[in-house]
Amino acid sequence: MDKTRHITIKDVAAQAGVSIQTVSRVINNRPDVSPETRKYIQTTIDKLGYQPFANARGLAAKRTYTLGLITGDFTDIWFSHIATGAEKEAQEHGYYFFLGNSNIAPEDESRILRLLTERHVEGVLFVRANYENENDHLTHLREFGVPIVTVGYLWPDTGLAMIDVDNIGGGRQATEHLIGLGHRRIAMVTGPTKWKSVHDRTEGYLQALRKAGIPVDRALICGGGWEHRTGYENTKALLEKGKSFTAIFAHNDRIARGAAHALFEAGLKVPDDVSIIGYDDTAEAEFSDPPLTTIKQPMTEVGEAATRFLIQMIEDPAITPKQVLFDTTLVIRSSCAPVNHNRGGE
Amino acid sequence: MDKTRHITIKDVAAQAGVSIQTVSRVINNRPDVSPETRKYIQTTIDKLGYQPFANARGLAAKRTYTLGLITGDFTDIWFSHIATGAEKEAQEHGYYFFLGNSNIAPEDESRILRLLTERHVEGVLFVRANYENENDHLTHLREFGVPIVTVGYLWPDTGLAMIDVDNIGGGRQATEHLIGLGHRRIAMVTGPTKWKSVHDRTEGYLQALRKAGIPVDRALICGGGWEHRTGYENTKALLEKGKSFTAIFAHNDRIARGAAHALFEAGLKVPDDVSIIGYDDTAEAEFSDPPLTTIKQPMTEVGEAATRFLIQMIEDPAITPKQVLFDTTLVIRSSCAPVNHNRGGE
DNA sequence: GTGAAAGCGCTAACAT
DNA sequence: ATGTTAGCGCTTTCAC
Repeated sequence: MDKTRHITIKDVAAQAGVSIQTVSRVINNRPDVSPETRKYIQTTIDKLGYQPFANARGLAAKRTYTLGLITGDFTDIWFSHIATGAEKEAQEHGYYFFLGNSNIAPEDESRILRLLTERHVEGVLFVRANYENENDHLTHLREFGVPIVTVGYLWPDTGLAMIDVDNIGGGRQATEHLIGLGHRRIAMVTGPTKWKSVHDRTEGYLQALRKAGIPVDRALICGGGWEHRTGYENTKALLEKGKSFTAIFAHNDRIARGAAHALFEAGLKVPDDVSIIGYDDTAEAEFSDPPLTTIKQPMTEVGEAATRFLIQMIEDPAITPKQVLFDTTLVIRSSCAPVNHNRGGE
Repeated sequence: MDKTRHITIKDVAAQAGVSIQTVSRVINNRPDVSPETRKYIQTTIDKLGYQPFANARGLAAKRTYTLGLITGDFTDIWFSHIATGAEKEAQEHGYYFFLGNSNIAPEDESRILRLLTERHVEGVLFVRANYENENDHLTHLREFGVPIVTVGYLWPDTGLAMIDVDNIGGGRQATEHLIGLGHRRIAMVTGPTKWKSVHDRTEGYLQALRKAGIPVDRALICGGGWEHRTGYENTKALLEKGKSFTAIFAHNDRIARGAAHALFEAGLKVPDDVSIIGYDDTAEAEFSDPPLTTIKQPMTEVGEAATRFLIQMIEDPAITPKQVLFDTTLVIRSSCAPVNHNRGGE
């Protein structure tokens, strides 16, 4: 508990034969120190290996240089990439992230509030998909006047800053790729309906269809989960109902694999009989059988940008919350092929 | 920057008409306060919504109640499960984790040191697989006298506390399952050789073979990565060299899937011709084709236990660092079947 | 350009 | 059982 005694500003001052204040000026890069004094103090600092103690600085300056990274599920690969970018960016600006798990449950909101009240985090990065019933969660946080940047979560009227990937664009990109290959009967297996990303990818799909003059067949839209099972079961159901389709847009790579599985069981070949495009470009996509064409999202960059903006909001309270959308990239592998008109239907 | 003014202990004291010290006694649950005073102060605290500011408490008490969660790769699913357990446990004991990414590069050690020097974290949870050359990293940290608990990383003579999963046991369990099914020619596709988990799973494999009196054929041991590609390429090579084997023990589920892919290309069936057992029980395993038999590791529990022990070390410096190994579980699905003696060989 | 004094919010060590 | 006095390590006045 009571570890190695740390070197304090006092030690440095005593050693350098100056006042504590002068040392403080040096570590804060204030202009009013003579070059010689500054240099000498700096040398002393280096020699002693002194590092100012953030807590004490914060107490005096009423700053903590501390951020909260809140999410509902650490194990979500999407989150972990964002966290990677966020942590990197924070470090570069002298901030650290406290980790908080909201468990997607309002009951756990207390944990986040404790971060704000006990630790005085100066900003919160809220990384989570949009559940309708979670609105209170955030508006409650906002009452504290602490800057919040959300990723993947936007509730229209909150005026929160949001950095995310352009899911509408991604959905459109996936669908247009299929359309470009000649497909017109394109099924879509979606994620859970309450997610913003799901809503948006669906919107992109509809936009692409409309733009190409292809009528929307609601019977080809199914889904409701993020797991293999979602792709597997929904595709199987589509097949059993005798729906005709030549391509599937899956809302993530796992769903795509599940769909491929169902197709395989039904004796259908990917991409010969049915093309499949996934979403996320997870590690599995490349070595799927066949390698999966998918949509890649720049999540690390999103994490960096979100953190950068959060810090900007902290350092300039007058800044207007903004919404930024990053573009997705189409990663072409071999699960999509030109439409095969020999395959029958309905 | 200068947010809502927080309520301080002074406000509570003034409001309750007592001294600051008495309020302090109440929030620290000290015995020497009369029941009535305590109750009245508590009411005042609740009314005002007062929460002590951790930084100030820490400055006075020379504590920070802050931990460092250090890893080399946030996106590793293994890490994220540990982090989930760790965060939960820390919260329950009034600690918070600062996030730090070591990037598995000694150059980034500075980030961790900054956590220690600037923020005075009281303990470090070091979650990472064992790379030989990373020893300095940790021994350097130990010089600071800060308790360290490692997960998945043990260097024999450092005397560090380590909580992990029993990889030797897991390797043995996987291999014994195969042996129990009558397999004697069991190939193994390993992860990167420098990882402790790889070394241990291999050891478990060898132990099981020896115990069953099966001679070890070094030519059946290959690998060196964690990706699908590792399973795919090594299995393909095994096949091309004409090695005979009726089962494969893959060091993780991705490798297992890669191996299955190679087998499929060669016209071999899983499990009819070759049985495959994976490791990790990732989400992919259940919906693999066929569903993958695998070894499950209780990672969340490991994260909890590691954090619990870290806090114990902080609160009782006299405690002896210990090593704890958690047991794995065999998850039987359908990628393993009794050996098929009809399949030829070498 | 530099230093002395005061204080951030809290706890420790004494008082009483 | 309660209050007073220091002081944690630093920054912010305001002197000089």
